[in-house]
Amino acid sequence: MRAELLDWRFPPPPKPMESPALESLEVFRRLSGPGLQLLHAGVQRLHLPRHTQALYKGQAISGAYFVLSGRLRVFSLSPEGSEASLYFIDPGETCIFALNSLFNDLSYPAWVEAESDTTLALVPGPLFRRLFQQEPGIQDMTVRALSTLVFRLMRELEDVHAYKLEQRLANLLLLRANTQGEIAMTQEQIAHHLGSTREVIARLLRGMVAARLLQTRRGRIQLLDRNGLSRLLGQPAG
Amino acid sequence: MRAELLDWRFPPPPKPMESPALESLEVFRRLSGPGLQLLHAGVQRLHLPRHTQALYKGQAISGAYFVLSGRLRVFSLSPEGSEASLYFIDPGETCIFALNSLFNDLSYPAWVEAESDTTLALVPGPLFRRLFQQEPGIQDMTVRALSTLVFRLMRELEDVHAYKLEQRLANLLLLRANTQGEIAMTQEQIAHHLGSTREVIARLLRGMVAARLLQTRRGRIQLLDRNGLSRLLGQPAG
DNA sequence: GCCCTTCTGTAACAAAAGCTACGGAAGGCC
DNA sequence: GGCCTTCCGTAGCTTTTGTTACAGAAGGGC
Repeated sequence: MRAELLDWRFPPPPKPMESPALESLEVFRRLSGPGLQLLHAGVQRLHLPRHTQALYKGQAISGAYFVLSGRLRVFSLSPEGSEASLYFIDPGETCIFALNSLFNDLSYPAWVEAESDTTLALVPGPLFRRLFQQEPGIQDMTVRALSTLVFRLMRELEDVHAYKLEQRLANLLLLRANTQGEIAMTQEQIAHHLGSTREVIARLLRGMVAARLLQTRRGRIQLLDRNGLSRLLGQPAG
Repeated sequence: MRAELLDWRFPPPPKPMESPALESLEVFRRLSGPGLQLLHAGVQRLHLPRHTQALYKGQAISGAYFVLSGRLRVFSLSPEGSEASLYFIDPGETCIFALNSLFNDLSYPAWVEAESDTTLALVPGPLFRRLFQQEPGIQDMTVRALSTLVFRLMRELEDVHAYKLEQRLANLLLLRANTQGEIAMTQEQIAHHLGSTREVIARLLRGMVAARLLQTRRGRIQLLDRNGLSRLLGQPAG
C-alpha cells in the first residue's frame, strides 16, 4: 500500500511547454526593464497534468514557483499514508509555497500535487533572490504572499481545534459549492481535505441529508439550505 | 465563565519601561546609520508582566513587535473558551507575529499573551514599512521570520492530523523537559498547549507512568525514559 | 492551625471519529 | 452483454477523546 503510493507519487520530471504569458501575473508586469530581462532569461516553464506530483516532502527547492493556470494542492502525508490538505495555490493568486524553503535553505515540508492541469513558472533560486533585492514589486509580493499563507495556516489550525468534523465539512461544502449549489468532489477527496476517511464523511453527509440541508442524487452533492449549513458553523461545538 | 475570561483578558495597557537594548537583536545591529536613527526616534518599549495580554483577536495592528526578553504565546480561543497554542515567540528569535497583519492591513487573527515577563520593542507600522524599503537587513529578517513561521505552522498542522494526543504529548514533554528531565508545567497548561483538557492529560500521563516512561512526584513530572517516549512518536498511529 | 486557592487523581459515562466489511450503482471498455 | 474500476451506502464495532463529578494534596496567608 505504502509502496504503491510512492510509485505513483514519483513520476518522471514534467516537460517544459508553451502556455500563458508571464505577464498575466501582476507581479511581473511591475518589473523594471532590467528586471524583466533577467526574468525572461532565467525563467522556466513547467506543465503538470492533473494529479501529478510537483514537490515531495524533503525535496530541495530549486526556485520560486508561480502558478500561471490550474491549481496546486499542498498536503501532508502521515507515516501511515493518510493525507490532509494544508492549503491550495490558485492561479491568479501567486506562487509562494516554496519561497520559505528558498530563503531559509530548508527542504520543503510537505507534498504538492496538481489538482487540475497546471502551468508553472519556475524562477531559479539565485535569480529570485536577485530580483528580490532589486525589485520593490517582488519584495512586496513576497511578503504579502507569505503573510497570506500565515493567515491561512493559522486559520486552519484554529479550525481544527475549535470545530468538529461536521462543522468543518459544512464549511468546506459552502466554500466549494458552485452557484447552483453543487459540489464536484468525491467523498474520498473531501475526506482527504479534512484529514478524515470516506466512511466518516458519508455518515456525516447522511446526517445532513436527513436534516434537509442537502441532497445526494447519484453521488452528486447538491446543497439545499445554505443558511442551515451556516448555522451549523456558528453553534458552540458542544 | 465567558465574561470572567474576558475580564482578565483585557488588562489596562502596559507601561513603557527601560530594559534590554535594541542592539541586542542582530537585525538592528545591521542597520545603516540613518536607519538606526529613524529606529531610535520611533521605537517604543513595552513591558508585559507574566500572563498579561499582548494582543487580542481582531485587534488592529499598530506596528511590528520585537521580543527583547521573555516569551510570548500565540493561541486561539474557541467560542466556548477552549484554548490551543499556535506557536511561541522567543527572545533571541525575532518578532514576526504581527508582521502579516502589518503588511496586509488585516486585524490580528489570534490572541497573544506573555508567558513570562516580557519586554517588547514596538516599531510603529509606517516606520517599519519605511525601514523595510530602505534596509536590506530588515527585508531579509522579515522574509526569514515569516518563512520560519510558515514552517512551524505547517509542522503543527501536520502533527495535529497525523498524531494522536498521546504522541503529541510525548513530543511536548521531550521538547520542554530541562536537562534533568523535569517539566515545569501544570497539567492545565499542557492541556491548553495541545488543545485538550486537564483530565485527558492526567489520564495519558497515568498511562505513561504505568509504562515507566516517567514519574509524577508531587505533581512534578520527571522523565525516566526519553527513548521510550521517542519510540512512541515513531510508531504508526494505529 | 484554618481557610482558601491551585493543582492533581480517578472513575464512570458520553460523544466523536475511525476501522472493517460488506453490497450495490454507474460507467468505461472489450 | 460481461468485466472491471471507481465511487457510494450502510451497519456494527473499537478506539480515542471529551465531560462530569468528586475527593484529596500542597502551599500561602492570616
